[in-house]
Amino acid sequence: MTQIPLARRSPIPPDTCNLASAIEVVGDRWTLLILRAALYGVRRFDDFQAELKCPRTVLSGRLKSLVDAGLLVKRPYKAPGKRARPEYLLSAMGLSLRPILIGLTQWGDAWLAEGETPPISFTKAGTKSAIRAAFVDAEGREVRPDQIRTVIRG
Amino acid sequence: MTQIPLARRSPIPPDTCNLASAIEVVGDRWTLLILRAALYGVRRFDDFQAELKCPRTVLSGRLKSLVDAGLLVKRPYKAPGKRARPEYLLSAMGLSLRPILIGLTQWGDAWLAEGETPPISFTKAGTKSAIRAAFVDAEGREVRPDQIRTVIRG
DNA sequence: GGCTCTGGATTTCGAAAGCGAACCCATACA
DNA sequence: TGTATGGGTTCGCTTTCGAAATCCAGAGCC
Repeated sequence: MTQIPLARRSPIPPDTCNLASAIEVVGDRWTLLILRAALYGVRRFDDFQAELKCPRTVLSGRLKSLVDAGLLVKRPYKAPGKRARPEYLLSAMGLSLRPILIGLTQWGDAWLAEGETPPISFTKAGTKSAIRAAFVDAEGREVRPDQIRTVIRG
Repeated sequence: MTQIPLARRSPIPPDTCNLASAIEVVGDRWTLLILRAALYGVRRFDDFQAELKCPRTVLSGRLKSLVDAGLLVKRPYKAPGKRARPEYLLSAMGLSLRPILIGLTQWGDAWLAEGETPPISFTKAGTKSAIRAAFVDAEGREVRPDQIRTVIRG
């Protein structure tokens, strides 16, 4: 196992690190589950609630936070014969989390599913070949994990 | 904004989805911050505590959970002239979360930093060109986000 | 108009988790 | 013998969570 060299502290204190800021926004069980559902097309309060089985208070609060943070956009929709109600759509900011959640899905497939066939997989449009989360250089060619270098104060 | 088609439910219920399982393991603020520090080389209880400024009870509990889940390995280390103490090293399972946390870092750089230069960036060894989290096909070529297709049931 | 239904929340309150500070324990070293 | 140090646990208090009940506004029905 290639280990990371010992450090007493991280190179950037958490409070000035964008990873830590990102964790403040999305580093919460319910928030992540809401985003998961949203990425599959769920938009409405009661649908989220049926999907997540979380307390409505919690759902209400998390949706508000996600709207405030800019990941969701609240707008009215109107089904015919019904009054207008709000729905929660992913913004570009929210949609851009998709690769990360797909990456986490594949991490779960690899480490938590004990050899079972993953219930969801991902392919490139028009082909059947599976895709996976990885790193690429500026030209879109894969960079292996051991080739990654961290640069501080870029 | 290309939107996801409306759905009343996600295609896989959360309790059989490996993404949801992964969220149970790592979908927590302190857990993610611990993993962030660990990926930068932090290994020891008091170093984590100084880094995170979280209650020692919480840190103790999270480290235990991460060891139980298999992301960290607890083993003794011995500094010369000191008695043996435990340290917490990332396992292969924990190390393989690195792309996801780097992806989240870059998401934070893009959406939370308001045009500032990211404090940390990542390059390919031996070059100066920046790398980024993305999807690749079986041959290691990048697949653009709009080319990703979801396939249900393996 | 009055009644009911329904989706989208807020209120209430006991239980759980979070928090900070103090304390404990083993061992190296003076 | 005493002190310093790393790695925790114990002890109260406060915040958040969770489940159920309640509220609210408009559409449809009569």
